[in-house]
Amino acid sequence: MARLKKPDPDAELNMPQPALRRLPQYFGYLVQQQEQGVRIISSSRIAEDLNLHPVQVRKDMALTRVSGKPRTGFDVQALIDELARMLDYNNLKNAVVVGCGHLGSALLNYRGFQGYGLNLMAGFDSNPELIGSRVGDVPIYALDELDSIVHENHVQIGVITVPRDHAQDVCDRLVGAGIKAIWNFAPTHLFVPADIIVQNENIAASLSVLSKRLSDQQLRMRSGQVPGDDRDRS
Amino acid sequence: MARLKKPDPDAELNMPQPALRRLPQYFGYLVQQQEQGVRIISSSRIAEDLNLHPVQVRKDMALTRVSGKPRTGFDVQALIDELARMLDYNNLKNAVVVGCGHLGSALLNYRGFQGYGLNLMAGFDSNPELIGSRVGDVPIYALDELDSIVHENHVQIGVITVPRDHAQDVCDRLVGAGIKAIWNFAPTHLFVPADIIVQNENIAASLSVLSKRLSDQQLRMRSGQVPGDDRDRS
DNA sequence: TAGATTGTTAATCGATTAACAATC
DNA sequence: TAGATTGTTAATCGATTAACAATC
Repeated sequence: MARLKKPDPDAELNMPQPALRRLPQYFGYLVQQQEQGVRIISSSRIAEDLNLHPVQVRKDMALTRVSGKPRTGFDVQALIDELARMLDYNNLKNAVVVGCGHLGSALLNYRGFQGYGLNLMAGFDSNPELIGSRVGDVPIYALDELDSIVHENHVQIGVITVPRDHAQDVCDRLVGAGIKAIWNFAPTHLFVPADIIVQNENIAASLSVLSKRLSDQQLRMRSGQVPGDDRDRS
Repeated sequence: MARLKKPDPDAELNMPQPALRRLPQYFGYLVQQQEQGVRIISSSRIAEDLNLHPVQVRKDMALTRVSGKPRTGFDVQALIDELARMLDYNNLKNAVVVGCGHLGSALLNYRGFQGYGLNLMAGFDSNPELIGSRVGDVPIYALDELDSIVHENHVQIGVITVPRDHAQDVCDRLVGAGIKAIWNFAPTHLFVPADIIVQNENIAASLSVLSKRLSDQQLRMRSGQVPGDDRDRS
């Protein structure tokens, strides 16, 4: 049984945003390592595989309150359990997906979200052919039924996968139905009341970062310099 | 014609990563504003709509070298042009998509990438029914043809949208074919040579941030506090 | 024991915010 | 002119990295 250091719930609530983004990375990586039979792992090994600084890994691991053992490393299972608890993966949150085209279907077909605490329990679409059918085992409804489904199932999260021009409209309906948070995959900026949380998937931003890293590297190569260090800052 | 300040190519190469991630956000927002007829915009207006700090917006705008006019604001068209140039949206980069399931199809069907400098010019899949067909006007090939297509078209970017278990294998083949950068949508960590750029879409990380923001807000609500400020740190 | 690894404090680095001058 | 907005320097804040002690 891995030991935990004295709890500090404050640190957990005030988690630095960059650290918070790394935790799921560690989680996925550790699960993979575990599947391959790894039971103990060192911070330097994690750092190397994930292109991070070893000290940063240890600092992040300190957030989990799991103690590593000098000379051996960290207990993989203990880290996985703690990360899951911190990220609230054990409390399934109900969510609905609005827009069941290719992207919405991809999300509905991906069973992995359950492992990350998300339960996609209904889809919505305006296409009459889809309404009443199922996508990846999830039933598809007409938008008329949004309010009742959201209320009956205490749905907290709405996922928007409709085309850009309908996104704000869908967003307004989700907010009207009482949703608390929106995961937006539409390439547009949404306007919401102050108490509603919006997380933009912003695929273009990610692409731009990739594109810029590529351009910059090529510039450096051409000017005969070494390729920049490859630490992951995504 | 909007004035540009004296060029500083160095600042552009050493762009802070957080700023780089905000630029495409500005770009998308400004394009939308322009479509609605907005020609001049103030930093405070941008800041308000995007949940950023006005000074930060001005600092970011300074990176574009576009000068604003006191009392009026910035020329929307000039900002759009400069952002497009900085983000290299005008040089179309060829890319291939490996894995033409729901997610791959969603990407291939999305025409918007052209506006962000990305040309998805071929898809690859192992499904014989797909091979030889088209998805969103893009031809689908067997993986055997990866090398020749990549070489003939100087493809620099590979997009991975295959299931987790095949991602590393596909990655190796892309690298072998001479690709320089990988945009990875598979929920797994890829191991690549040092000179290859990997950008993980990491949908679980994004979901975790959303989930944590929601949990934290609800904790604060229950303990009778004000909902935290909603500045966008995504 | 010696040596490898963790864990923590201090130093550095970098980004954000504040303050205020410049400008139209 | 007065006032609103930009632009820049300085201060603050926060995250990363370095240094080194603690531990097995």
